[in-house]
This record gives sequence, C-alpha cells and structure tokens, in this order.
Amino acid sequence: MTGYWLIKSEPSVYAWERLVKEGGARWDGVRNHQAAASLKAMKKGDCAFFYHSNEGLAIVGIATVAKTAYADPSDKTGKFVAVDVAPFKALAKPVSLSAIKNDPALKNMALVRQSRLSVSPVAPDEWQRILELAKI
DNA sequence: GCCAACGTTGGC
DNA sequence: GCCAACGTTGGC
Repeated sequence: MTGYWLIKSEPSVYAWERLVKEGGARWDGVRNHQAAASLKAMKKGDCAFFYHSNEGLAIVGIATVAKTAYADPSDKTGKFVAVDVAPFKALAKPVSLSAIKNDPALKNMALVRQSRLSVSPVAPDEWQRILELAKI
C-alpha cells in the first residue's frame, strides 16, 4: 500500500525546481511532533505532493520517498527525523490553495484545516481528486 | 505588514 | 500542572 503525503516548502528556501535540478534532497528541519510522526510513517516509494507556501500557494509536483526516516543531523536534541525525497513528476497544472479550498472533496485536507503543519497525510480519495485537478 | 492559529516557555 | 506571554508559521 502506497502512502500519500503532502510536504510544504517556501520556494525561497527550497523550491520544487531545485529538487528537480538536484534530483533529490534531504527533508530535514521539521520541528513539529505531528509532522515528525508523518515523516516516521513514510515508506520507501510513498508519494508526496510538493506544496509551495508563502509564494505560489499551490501544489506543483509529486515527490517520492527515497529513504525512510533517520535521525535529523540538523537536530541537536536527537528527537526529530529527516527523510530523503526525490522528484517524481511535475503537475501539468498546479493546484492552488484556493482551488483546494473551493473543492468540497478537499475541504477537509490537513493543508486547509491546519495550515501550519509542514508535513501531513493525504487521504487516497483526496490524492485522486488532486490528480484530476492537475490533469495528470 | 497584519493577524490568526498553534506550539513552547516559564512563573507561580 | 495551569496559564499567560511570547515566538513562529503562513494566508491574506
């Protein structure tokens, strides 16, 4: 069973285009326990929507989990974890936050309900719906 | 630049 | 262990 997730990044910090260019990245710096729990639950090969926060405000691509959770080297306390992700596919049509908010099928997404959460699970039906909107 | 939501910290 | 104060995130 493939798991579905959503990871956020500010484009000015780490943009989707950079992930594509570099072919992969360590996803570290998560300092929230709820988000960390999602990181720990990720399996190799799981898919994650890549969302641009602050600027763009849209899901722009799909990444895959290349390496499951390990101790985050940037965390001195040793409590938090990082995963490695790789680019999988760009969306033909980015799905904006406003489109998500306006879609009754997507209203309950963690992205909408808990906007500050940087890593969150995505339900399979939500995943499918977004793929439709993205014209994949 | 403002503000709401949420997490964390520290005094009691 | 409660709660006020403060810091951070992120949408608008």
